Amino acid sequence: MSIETDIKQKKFRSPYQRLSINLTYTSNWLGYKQLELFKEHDITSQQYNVLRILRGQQSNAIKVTEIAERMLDKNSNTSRLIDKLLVKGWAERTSCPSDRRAVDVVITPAGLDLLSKMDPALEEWENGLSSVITPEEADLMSSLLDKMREAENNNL
Amino acid sequence: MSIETDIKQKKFRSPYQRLSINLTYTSNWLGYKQLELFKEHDITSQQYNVLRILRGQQSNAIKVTEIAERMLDKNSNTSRLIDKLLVKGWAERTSCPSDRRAVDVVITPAGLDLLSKMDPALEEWENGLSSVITPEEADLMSSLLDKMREAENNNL
DNA sequence: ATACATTTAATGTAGTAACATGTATTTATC
DNA sequence: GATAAATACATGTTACTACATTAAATGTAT
Repeated sequence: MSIETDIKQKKFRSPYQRLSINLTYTSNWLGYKQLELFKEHDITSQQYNVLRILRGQQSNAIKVTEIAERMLDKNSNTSRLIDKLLVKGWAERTSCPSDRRAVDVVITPAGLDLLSKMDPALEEWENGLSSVITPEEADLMSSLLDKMREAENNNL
Repeated sequence: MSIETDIKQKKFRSPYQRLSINLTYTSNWLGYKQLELFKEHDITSQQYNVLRILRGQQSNAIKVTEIAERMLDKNSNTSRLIDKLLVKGWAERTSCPSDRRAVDVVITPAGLDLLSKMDPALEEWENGLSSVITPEEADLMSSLLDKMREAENNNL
């Protein structure tokens, strides 16, 4: 269904406004889809995001600031997200020896286990996109999204 | 900058996972960009979304449920969003004569005025995308986003 | 060495969102 | 026409986010 039908707006002032609105709408739509899976595992989308980043680090520790940057998030929120992961036993936090202001965060085996339990459902959903989008189109979209973030007048 | 560089993740399990993550990331990125403009006008992104829908209705009233559907939002939150618009004088709420459970919402002249003040900046930002994306590419992206929302296994 | 600025993370506060529930009204079934 | 189910909206609760501030550690200039 086209974005025009979904939000019942017939006209847009430009292809760029339509894209901008469609991007936000589709991202929200995806968020709601994922929410259902996340709820089953008693984790939020943001908490999952942190865990995924931690897994990408393998056993290497990562600092709160670094996590926040990759998430486009504020340090303060990331701190509290990690609190939740700690309580649930999915992550560990140790003071960084070389810089005692910093905090080293690593994923625990329990955290890795959780992610591996969630992987199949997410992978299946992602691959379900192949019924409507070719791998080439997916790559094309990714590169166009990358381009969007490079527009000249980045500032509103 | 590619999504790989931005989130410092080198490998994805498929073009579809990369697209999925890139979509969320870019939408968040866009949200932060827009946040700055919204703050200047003492309005939130969600409140703006409602106002934009109301303007699209011209002088025709619209029900809370209908607004919530177009926003992919919950009724309860939309109720409170409209509360905020009321307080600021940007919208009006009247009991619907034909169905007294329902509430008719319309935008006020002040609301229209606010939107018209915000339009130029948003339009300028949107058109700034033309430095990196052609109108044809923007339309292509929109239609691919539409397709994404139609994938077979919609449910996780 | 000392003063001052910067960096890193955490916390207090207010606003916002998700979810469940409550209330009033309408629609459907008997 | 009475009762049950569905609909439209509002509200209470809990958790999350943005922002400002704080606290501690580090960097830098004199």
